[in-house]
Amino acid sequence: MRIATWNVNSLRARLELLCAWLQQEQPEVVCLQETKVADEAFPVAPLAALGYQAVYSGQKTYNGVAILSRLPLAEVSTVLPADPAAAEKRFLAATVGGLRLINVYVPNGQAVGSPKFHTKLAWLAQLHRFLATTYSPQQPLVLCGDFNVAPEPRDVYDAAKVDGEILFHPEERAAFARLLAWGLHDTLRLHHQEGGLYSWWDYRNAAFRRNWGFRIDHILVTAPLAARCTGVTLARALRAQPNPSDHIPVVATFRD
DNA sequence: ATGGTTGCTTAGCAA
Repeated sequence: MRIATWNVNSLRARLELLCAWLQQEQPEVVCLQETKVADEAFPVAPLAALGYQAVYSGQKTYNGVAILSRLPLAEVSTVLPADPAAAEKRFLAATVGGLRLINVYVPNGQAVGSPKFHTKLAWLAQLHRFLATTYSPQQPLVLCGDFNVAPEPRDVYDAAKVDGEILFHPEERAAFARLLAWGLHDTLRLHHQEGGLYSWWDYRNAAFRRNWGFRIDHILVTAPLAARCTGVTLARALRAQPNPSDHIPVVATFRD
């Protein structure tokens, strides 16, 4: 089974590119973030035509998450209990293929020290509390999405330059590390140790051409799934396509 | 670089 995560930065703006990629790759499960579409306007039909069932929790203009699946989805939840940003659609969970799947769009935080930065830290802390009080690290669970945190120096293009800035602040990294410490493994790091493996490049400053990237989109799994993870890829070619998202898909493969 | 680009919405915010 292949599980992908992709911040599409507007599902409607990215629908053509998404459908072409789904047709080519046919991952079993795809978690989307920043769909920016209200539920009543979700493009159900073109995705169904490609063989994907969809569940979604969206809103107009901002945020929004969805799960696309070629396998049946069950036990869908759109609520992170005690969500510090409860009005924003950032959380979607479902059971698929015998595992619990949680798709998150963590608040960006905007600027270090801002009110939104503190909401980001509170949101990550609440996500940790929810996991620790709801699940066991011994059960098959995937936590994936746009975390808006680069975990380590090798996950940013210039650690000295961006240390302490948004996406790579010590408090953000500590909050992310607490998630891992509960019992999650970063699937990409099970298979790749080098730097330069990025998932996001700012639209500004010709960041992609200069490879000023960050690895902020992650697929985290509990031990039973870490043992089954046979590879992780970054669909970097999609950033060079016309009309790209600023993020690329991350895809993890699990043996049965 | 208090810049730069994209998307949504239509002047300004969010990322």
